[in-house]
Amino acid sequence: MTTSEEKRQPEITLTGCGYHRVLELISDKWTALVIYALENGSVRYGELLRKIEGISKKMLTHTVRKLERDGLVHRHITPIVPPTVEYSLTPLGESLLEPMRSLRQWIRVHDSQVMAARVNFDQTYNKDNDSPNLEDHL
Amino acid sequence: MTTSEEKRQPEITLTGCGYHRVLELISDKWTALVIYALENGSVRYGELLRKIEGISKKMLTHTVRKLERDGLVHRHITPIVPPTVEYSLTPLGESLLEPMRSLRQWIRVHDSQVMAARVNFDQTYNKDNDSPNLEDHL
DNA sequence: CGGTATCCTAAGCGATACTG
DNA sequence: CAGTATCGCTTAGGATACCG
Repeated sequence: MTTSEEKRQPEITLTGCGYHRVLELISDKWTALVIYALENGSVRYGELLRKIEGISKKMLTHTVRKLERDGLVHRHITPIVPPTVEYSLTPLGESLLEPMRSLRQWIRVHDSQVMAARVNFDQTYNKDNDSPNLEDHL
Repeated sequence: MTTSEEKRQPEITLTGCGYHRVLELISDKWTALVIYALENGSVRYGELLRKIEGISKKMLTHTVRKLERDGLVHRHITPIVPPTVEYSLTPLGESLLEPMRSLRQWIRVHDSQVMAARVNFDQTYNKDNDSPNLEDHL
């Protein structure tokens, strides 16, 4: 019955698409920033909190926990009082730096083109005003 | 006053981190899937809808519009009735494929390590039960 | 110091119905 | 065929306070 004119079922699924699966690891609001902060070696919790602008304790903890669960980040506790907690990339996490850097390189090269495309798009399909603030969500 | 013991301001910002800025382009739920669907050439709206499992018209439209606004996807309308709309990657969009493919390659190689890390994490910090369903959000 | 707990809002997303 | 419009849910995320 499915011989000649087979109904084609969807070929692309969330769980089957490699693009989507990596992005799940690194695409919430703060994950990329934390990885960036750990690129040059281990950093303490409080330091991360100060280095990453705008992050709250809640979100920092949430983000490093998720990274730890996925095996990308290691958490090292020195059990003194008060406690010292160092975070660092695991070898697995470091192996992800290379593909991530090529992404970053892409935006460095093409950022202006993206910006230009946005301005052009917003002008073409004019957002029903003539003196809008073009900066999106800054 | 900020000579010797300068208070160090945050070094890492959402708008300053290249990692974060690229991810903004490609990291919502369906964007990666749409790019994947367009990797081999232009595809019609209805085809995308059928090829990508679970996507709704609303989200497909939303996703391709965002991609178009960012200059990654081109929208070509053939004004007949009923209309035909083809979507394809722009040169800018195609240039993004290379770094994205290296990300995808990474997950292909390291997926099992991530999965193993998760199982290990969940067992170590046991989620207060002994027969949990380990599959997260499938 | 390095976190949790709680509450609350805003955004993302899905379902359904309607349209040129 | 290729979309909008509307509604409502569910989650991500922010603010604040408390804890070992």
